[in-house]
Amino acid sequence: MEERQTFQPSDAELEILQILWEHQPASVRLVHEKICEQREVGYTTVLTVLQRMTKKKLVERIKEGKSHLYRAVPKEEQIQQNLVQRLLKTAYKGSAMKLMMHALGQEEVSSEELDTLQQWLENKKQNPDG
Amino acid sequence: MEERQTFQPSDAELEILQILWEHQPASVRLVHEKICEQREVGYTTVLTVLQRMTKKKLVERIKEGKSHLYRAVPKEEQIQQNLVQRLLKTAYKGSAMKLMMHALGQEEVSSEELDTLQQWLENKKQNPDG
DNA sequence: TTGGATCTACTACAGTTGTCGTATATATTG
DNA sequence: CAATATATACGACAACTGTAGTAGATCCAA
Repeated sequence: MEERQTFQPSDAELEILQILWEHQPASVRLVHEKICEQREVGYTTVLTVLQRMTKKKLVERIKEGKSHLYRAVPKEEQIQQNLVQRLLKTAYKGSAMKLMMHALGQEEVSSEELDTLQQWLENKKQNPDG
Repeated sequence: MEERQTFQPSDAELEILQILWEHQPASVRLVHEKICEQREVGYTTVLTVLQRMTKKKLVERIKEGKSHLYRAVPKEEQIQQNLVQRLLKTAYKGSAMKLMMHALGQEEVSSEELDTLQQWLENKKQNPDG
């Protein structure tokens, strides 16, 4: 429906990207194995998704002997930010506060993490560009 | 692909839910008008989406004379939490901290809001439940 | 009463997604 | 070399999505 350079991977695509970010150039086989640690899925299914992702330039493919290795094109942070931004606009009417409270609220957050966040906030207040 | 009682509205559906949450029982016409304040879309398009949502029980329909009024079934908070949780798991490997920093980082957040958050954090540290 | 304005019900259609199966090419190994 | 294992390329499919057209029912105003 819309063309966006703003990467918006589907669920299956994001699942694969996650694996790639962690095991950079990876074969279909490896990606498949990693996914299968979580859920059952066919080898060709993974292959197909990777082929589509290649077409969309979500991944790049490197020839390696008889097979190929894949590498994620977008950076993890980039995708994360896209997704958060999107969620913020579409579901939270821009209220980052509320989003954060939900994120914090439903997860167990250690007091260490809370400290980290507080420090970060402190820093942000003094140095707003960040 | 999957059946989920965990409401996962599509973009168009979420757009409509947002309007309903703000103008509870609303006619197709009203929803259509509201959407058109943002972007062009046909009346029947909105109608169709609403009909599908009715089938999925995302909205309920009340007869009102010759036409109908619609009401969102899930609560706004419920959907928001579903979406955040999903994002957290699929894109952030569960790291609420990182998600929050992204949410805060890319939006302009007033120092007032930062204060609010700090207070909230303070409170959370002393009273971790809730 | 007749013609537009409103509504709803249906149908359609193309693009995306998640899933695979099949065919084919290439390797490896008895 | 034949059988088996590996990979890739394609084609298929059904469900979901976004979008909209058309037909038929109703109601109001001239």
